[in-house]
Amino acid sequence: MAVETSDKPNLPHDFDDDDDGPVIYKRYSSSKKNQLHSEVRKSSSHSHAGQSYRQISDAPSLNGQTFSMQKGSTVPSPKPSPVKPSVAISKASKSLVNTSSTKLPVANSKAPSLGDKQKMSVDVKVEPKYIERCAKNFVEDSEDDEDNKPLSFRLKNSNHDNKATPVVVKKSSEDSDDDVPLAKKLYRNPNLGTTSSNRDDSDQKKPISKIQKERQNGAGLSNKKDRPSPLPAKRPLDNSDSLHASVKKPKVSDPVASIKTKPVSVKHELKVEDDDDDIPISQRIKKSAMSGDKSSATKKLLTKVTKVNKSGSKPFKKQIKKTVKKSGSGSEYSKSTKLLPSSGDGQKKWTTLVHNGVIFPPPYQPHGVKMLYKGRPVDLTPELEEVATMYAVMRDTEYMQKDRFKENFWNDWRKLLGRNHVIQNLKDCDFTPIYDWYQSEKEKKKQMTTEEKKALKEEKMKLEEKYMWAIVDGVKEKVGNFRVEPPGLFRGRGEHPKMGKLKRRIRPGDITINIGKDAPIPECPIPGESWKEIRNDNTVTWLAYWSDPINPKLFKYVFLAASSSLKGQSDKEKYEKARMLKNYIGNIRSAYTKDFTSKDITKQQIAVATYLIDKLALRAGNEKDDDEADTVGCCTLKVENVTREPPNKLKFNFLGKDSIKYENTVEVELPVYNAILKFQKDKKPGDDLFDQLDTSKLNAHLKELMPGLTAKVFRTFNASITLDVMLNKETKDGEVGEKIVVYQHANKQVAIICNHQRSVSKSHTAQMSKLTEKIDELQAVLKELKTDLDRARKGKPPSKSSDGKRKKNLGPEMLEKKISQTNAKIEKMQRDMKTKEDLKTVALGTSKINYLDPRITVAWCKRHEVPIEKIFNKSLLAKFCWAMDVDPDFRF
DNA sequence: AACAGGACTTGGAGGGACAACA
DNA sequence: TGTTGTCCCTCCAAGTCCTGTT
Repeated sequence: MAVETSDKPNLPHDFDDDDDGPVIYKRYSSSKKNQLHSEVRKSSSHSHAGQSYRQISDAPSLNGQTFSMQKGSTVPSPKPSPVKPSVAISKASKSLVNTSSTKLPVANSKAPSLGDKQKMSVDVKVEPKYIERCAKNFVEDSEDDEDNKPLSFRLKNSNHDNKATPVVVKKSSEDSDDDVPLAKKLYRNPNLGTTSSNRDDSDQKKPISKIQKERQNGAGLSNKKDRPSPLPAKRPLDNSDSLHASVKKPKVSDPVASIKTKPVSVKHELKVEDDDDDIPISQRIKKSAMSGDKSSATKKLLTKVTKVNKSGSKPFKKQIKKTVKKSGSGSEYSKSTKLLPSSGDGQKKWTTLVHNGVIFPPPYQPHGVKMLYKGRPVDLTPELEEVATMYAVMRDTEYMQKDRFKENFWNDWRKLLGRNHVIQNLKDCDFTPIYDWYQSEKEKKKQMTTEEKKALKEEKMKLEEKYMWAIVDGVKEKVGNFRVEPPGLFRGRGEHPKMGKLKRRIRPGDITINIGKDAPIPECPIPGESWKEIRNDNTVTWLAYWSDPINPKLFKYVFLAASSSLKGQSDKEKYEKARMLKNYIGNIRSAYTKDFTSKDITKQQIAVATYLIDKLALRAGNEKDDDEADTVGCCTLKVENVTREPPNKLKFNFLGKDSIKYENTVEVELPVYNAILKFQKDKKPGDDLFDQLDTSKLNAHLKELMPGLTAKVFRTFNASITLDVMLNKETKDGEVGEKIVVYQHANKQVAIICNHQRSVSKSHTAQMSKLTEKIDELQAVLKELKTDLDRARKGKPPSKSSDGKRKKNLGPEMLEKKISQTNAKIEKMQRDMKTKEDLKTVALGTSKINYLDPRITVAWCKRHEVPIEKIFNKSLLAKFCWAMDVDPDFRF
């Protein structure tokens, strides 16, 4: 489907020519159908059509604010420009995809430049020359070793204490299981980075076409699949026979070379970065086909990095020696061949930008319900009542158990009350009347009829419609968060020192608007007030921002929605960077392994930190201020967070992002163990484990190993490669349902690696006991059936049922059948229970949204005829529209 | 080099809508 | 038809990392 054309690309206010349906879906909707197994889809997707867009409304809405979301429409845009296509599609892929690729709905993932909006929506044709170019750029790779698997994943094969015990976190949880960290569910092996590269040159010298053909026949995949993955003791540091050994390896600092060729060695220690032994065969083949992909994202990446290096990153050794002290912490329809600006670098992100600003929560509506002070009703001004109500409605939350919360609230509220107010302390305040009022409002809302709810929803929608969309370079895009945050009490996570503080109301005077020069300035929705500032900065993607009232150093931004091409583009770049790491990981691992014993303490710390980030998918760990919750990441680990368990185990125990507990005991290589011992020596429990290190030093080092590499790339890499490997290893022929189970299993492993946790649902225990009860009932039935079977075999009538009634006289065969049915039922329920228990603390969504390259999923769906809707919901489909036309052979 | 500021991604909780079940 | 459980979406907090200034 091509982008629709428009007569009015830049509508100041009313770009809601509603009838077309939501923009994002429109982009690829028509083709989506063909694209992914339309036959299967029929059965698959449950009523998207009938599914109304949800509306969320705040119960009695303290501030009167309600939310809604709805469909909108595409801004018809001018003619689509022909996309310079760029696909090297194998025959196999063509047969699978191309049925639809004449009308590719989304960006061709192999387009030479990323993410042009047009590309996301325009017909794509394959340009043969481009294929050639791709083939040239990327020499076929050889070999697959295990380097490209996440460390943690590799460990699987080993004899680990693989207690798949669920975890728990924050919330005090009832059962002991809960105390087992997510991370523990994965077995980890100390043999990290010790995979040998058993080169398999078989593919190296074959022409791409041949390889592709073989792949069609499953050669590439099965080859890999069938081969066991040994975990030999050491991974060679060098593979001088690499295919690329003869290829000139430009330095990163050579921009031209960097761009023109595959990214290669940056440092001599990494001699053959571009050796491919860490890439599975299939992957390597893919590489050539995927070069379009890479050529765009990677180029940008390289350009970016080159700049960095040029501008002065000295060799890391020099850099770190000195530092000992820890630091504190286009035109509408630009012709589509043009390379889109990438994120960062102060580059242009858009050419024209039109939007309507933001919507404010409605002013506070006083309810007049009086709270009590020392048992007596108190008159409050609307302003004071508003704040009192914020507090009253939090009665049922855990915050009410926290003194810090109450104290902070009181301090802020007292300022508003003034010295001479009758209310002199919080202890004597009784907010019950307000709480009760709130509950009854909530109840009223619940009791509303469907019609009433619908009407309310529509009303809200009307109000919000115009804020929901922006026009970016002539394309209508959804705005992510156009609602200004309402006032409230700050709900920091963990032991946040500022919890309970009053988050004041944001006014137009707080808000800076960013908009295209020629676009009309959004009308300020509050009469008599005006915006703080209007900017026309096209190097950023935000539409508006204001200072966070809780921490004025921070900003709150209004961005485009995840489905926008701007976001899609950077998403794609992120995954391309992670894929690039695959080519470097072998050498990176060799390099840090070497440094485990370095005499240079900084070097040694960097090596161990990188190892932990790689192996355990830890976050980088920036320094934090005192007015933030006390959480840590890798660089900020304290001595007390790591306990040594001889001979070579480390026990990690700390609070990570969002104060989520990370608890994991893991075997490490002996040199790492010894290094940790050294880092802990003569330090107090609260001292920094890595005292020579911070994230900027670590990232500076990583950048020397691979262009653009930072700590977080390891998380993306490890997550995506895990999914890719597991899917390809475990998917068997069979029912769609079974394949989905495989996917979920892989997804779960990723969630465990990333320590994505959720609190156990309130009803979990009840649900479990219900299931247990049912199983018990079935067991009783089974027992009875067995008795009856015995009797029937002896020619006796069945026993009487528990209520004394006489049962039907069934023959042994019938009874046997019943027994096996009951057994099956019991087994299924037990399985369900296990899954439920297993996943009660694991959140699968986060990794799907942020860490798993959607192309892995889409390609897998295509290969295995699984409807993509079974894996991605509507939002994810929209967010990942750029990945939808991926080649079925795509491997991460 | 250190620091501050700025921009963007990642993350879990909460609660509504809807499907499944009794 | 009412209840329960799951899924989905929004909200906004909390990270990461880059850039500019001193």
